[in-house]
Amino acid sequence: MLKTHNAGELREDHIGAQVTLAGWVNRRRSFGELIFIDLRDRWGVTQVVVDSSEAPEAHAVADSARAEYVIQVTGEVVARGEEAVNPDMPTGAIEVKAHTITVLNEAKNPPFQISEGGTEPNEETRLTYRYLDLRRARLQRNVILRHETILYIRHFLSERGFVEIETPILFKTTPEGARDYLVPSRVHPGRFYALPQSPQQLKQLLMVAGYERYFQIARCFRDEDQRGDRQPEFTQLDLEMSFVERDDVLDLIEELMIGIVEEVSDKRIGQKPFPRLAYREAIEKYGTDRPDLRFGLHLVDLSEVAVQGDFKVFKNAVESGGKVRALVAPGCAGYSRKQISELEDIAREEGAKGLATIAVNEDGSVKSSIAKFFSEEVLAQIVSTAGAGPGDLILIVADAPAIVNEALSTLRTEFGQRLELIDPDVLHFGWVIDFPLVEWNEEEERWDPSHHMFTSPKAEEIALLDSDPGAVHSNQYDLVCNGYEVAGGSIRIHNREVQERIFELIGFDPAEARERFGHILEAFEYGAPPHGGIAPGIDRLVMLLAGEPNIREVIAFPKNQRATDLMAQAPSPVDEHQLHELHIALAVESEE
RNA sequence: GGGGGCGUGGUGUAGUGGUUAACACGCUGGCCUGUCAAGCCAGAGAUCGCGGGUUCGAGUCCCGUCGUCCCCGCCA
Repeated sequence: MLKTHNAGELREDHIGAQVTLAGWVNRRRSFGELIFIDLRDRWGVTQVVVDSSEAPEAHAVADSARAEYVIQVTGEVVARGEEAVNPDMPTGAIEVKAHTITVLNEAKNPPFQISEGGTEPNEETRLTYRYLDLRRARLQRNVILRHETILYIRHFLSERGFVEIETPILFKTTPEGARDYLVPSRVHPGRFYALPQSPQQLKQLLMVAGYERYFQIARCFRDEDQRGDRQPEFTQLDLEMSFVERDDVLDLIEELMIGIVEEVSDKRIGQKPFPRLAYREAIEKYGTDRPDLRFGLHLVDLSEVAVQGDFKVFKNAVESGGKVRALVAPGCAGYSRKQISELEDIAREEGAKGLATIAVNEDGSVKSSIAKFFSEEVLAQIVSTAGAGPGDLILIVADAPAIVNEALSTLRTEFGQRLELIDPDVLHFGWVIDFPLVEWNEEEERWDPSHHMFTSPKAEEIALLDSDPGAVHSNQYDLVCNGYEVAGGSIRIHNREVQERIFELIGFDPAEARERFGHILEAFEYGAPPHGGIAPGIDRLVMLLAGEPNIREVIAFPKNQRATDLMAQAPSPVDEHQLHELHIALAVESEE
């Protein structure tokens, strides 16, 4: 080893020891004949001091050293003078008096400062020089937090009898879901592998194979457009168990999540045990199936009372199957016209045609552009149904339920932030359960699974599959946290007949189902145990644990919004020769 | 596929159609033996993303284009 100690471990106990450290020049402070170097490695920073009168050669090297030079320092650990102690540094009680300094490698001046205190470069620069960004404290912390999270998961599950099993990256295209990443086969001209969107089928087959408890830190690939919480490749804790019921999975994951948060992060759990919300309840209270549970501001339904006036917008909405729903913003009655118009813009962006407001004055009277359509009595009833009090502002949206919920859910989040109701140190988990099995797809005029096609319907509702599929609930469960979906899972179908019935319901003809999923249908005939599982998204989870705004901050080498790697410049053109071997002719002109 | 924000020395920003594009950090050199975001002095460093247009005059206005970020669609 080129070092005897790391730069984070030296303390007063080491005083008098001869040590060799190696790392990067974090900062250099020169007084001419006396030079301080903050030597940084992965474990911390230690101050090195060089005195020209005591170590002239080392001093000359220190004089020429620059930020990010890789150096090796040998010297004695000494106590700092009383005034020189730095209480902000873990190693601040000591310093290393250097007698030898060696430059192991020089460094160009980096495009942005690695040590803390510099200006924050924009993301394009950070991604282009990702290896330098990864050297900075923020990403070092996040990458290590990610490691600790995954390590915790492996220990936790292994102790409980889970087996980690790898599944193929080169697999088969699936007809539903996201766009696949395809890999051409050289051996089979014209055929393609697909990268897995998740190991869903394989983990179910592992249950058929009798492993009973499987997990994998699995890379998944989906060729869809990016978001702050979506990358083309991402990592899931993929997990499956046999002979379980819903609550077995929920209890296990709840214990795991609490353990991770409490052992690995500096965040606090919002509520234990995690609250459970029926899907319907989540939509009613929050307007979304992934609510931020850190604050209240529940939505309220005003449909019944709102039609008792002459306001056509409300009446028409309800008559055509829509809803009139509201959000009460406490203490916001004084909002100006301009502020209200901003809120209206937010509602419009979510598809609402407008936003009605009722401000409740301190004396209990109301101020509202729609007051003229209602009698005083009805108006008072609206206020009381909404649960608004003096000083509050009621925001009302009337439209189709989906639009109303989306608009109010967005406004709810907006007010959570505006009114500072959100504690950034809290992770408020919750379960959403009792999802509908299928949703009607207007465009394609068919039923789509709301989770995926292997999710089992509630046993007591199977009879409804033929008569009223939309009324059937599934054994699906989602784990939400702070407005993000961090895990989704279900108790699966383990019976061929039921699986074929679902395929039929979502519009696969039997021949197609056999072509695509023959292996799994057949497997169900060879003693498939009842089973279920879940897949927490590691990137999102670590993002929340780290308090970061997007998952790129917890992925070592992420891709940008356009799915390119700015550092390596991937994707890139390939040789004609490579294409030829793969039996591929390009339909676009090559860029080069 | 669509909407929006941003693009100015290495980095981050300011810059109201009008002189030599300003500031901070960083960088280079000098001074300095107790700093730790060291300090002081001096200096270098920008074809204002690119192309076109309007104008006597464009970093600034207009059009296009490229890059990047956010959002909608999409993501079983």
